[in-house]
Amino acid sequence: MTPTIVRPGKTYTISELAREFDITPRAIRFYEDSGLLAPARDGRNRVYSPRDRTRLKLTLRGKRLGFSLQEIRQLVTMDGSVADTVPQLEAFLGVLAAHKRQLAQQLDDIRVTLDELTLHEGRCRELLASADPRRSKA
Amino acid sequence: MTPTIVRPGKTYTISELAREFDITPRAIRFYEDSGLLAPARDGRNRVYSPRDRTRLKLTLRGKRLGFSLQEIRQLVTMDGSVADTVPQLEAFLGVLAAHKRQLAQQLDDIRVTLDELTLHEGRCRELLASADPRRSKA
DNA sequence: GGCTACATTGACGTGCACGTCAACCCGGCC
DNA sequence: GGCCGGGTTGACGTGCACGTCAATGTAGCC
Repeated sequence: MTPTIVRPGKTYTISELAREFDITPRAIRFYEDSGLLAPARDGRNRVYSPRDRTRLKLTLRGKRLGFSLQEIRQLVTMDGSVADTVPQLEAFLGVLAAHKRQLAQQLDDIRVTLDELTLHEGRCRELLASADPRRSKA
Repeated sequence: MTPTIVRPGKTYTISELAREFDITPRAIRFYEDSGLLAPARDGRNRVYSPRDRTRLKLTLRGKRLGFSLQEIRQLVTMDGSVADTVPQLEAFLGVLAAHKRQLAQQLDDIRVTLDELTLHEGRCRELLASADPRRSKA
């Protein structure tokens, strides 16, 4: 059982990555059109490196957090070293701060929502228990 | 300075709520069409109670977490007491569990992303310092 | 050579969450 | 009466993130 070894020299096809991350090749190509990926080519075929794979992973994580593809591009492609003028760096710092604020807000939202969901769950279980007493300890 | 007192008897117009939550009346009406709100009417005009206001607040929090309006409706309207048959309750429990899993995942994503953003920030500040040495302690 | 499996590039369609605009009504005020 | 600032209901448009489908290419295998 080879647990997803990621040798640095490995390459991936588009459908391999699609399967691994449970998305469609179409989505991956769309991310490329959006400037998030830039895989090498073997003739016309796309060839993805481990670095490309990591970018895709970062992209999907950004998506789970509700970022737009454009925002994700800001964060993934501008690794700070791309911006070299002072105003650019300051602008990027602003973007980072804004995202941090948003994530902090989300963190709070999640805590509160998790608490509420747990409450709902409790009341739901009570109802179930009164409707079907024998599963009261399940 | 009256800090947004929320007397239980108060009512709100659509544009009051729109201003308070920084959204458009159009959005609020759309939420109503989606089954998330059901304000009273004064003639044709919508009249929002504090309960309606709370629902709207919950809706917006759900949105910040990336839930679709449909999912939010599931969570906000089905407060568990609406479902009364055993299969309905069990289904609802399943929905709750799924959402909890998703939120846990997001929680993790946020922690990691926040760390990375902080790293970016640090490198960005370094670059700024080397480009413009006098603001090294700003 | 022909089949299969996978890849490619368009081009158009789709679902969601609204934005925009027109046409209308209604209460208050001068 | 006329106007203004709100509110209302359609109806259509829009941006994003892909889905879907057609036409085509290409490598491997029998």
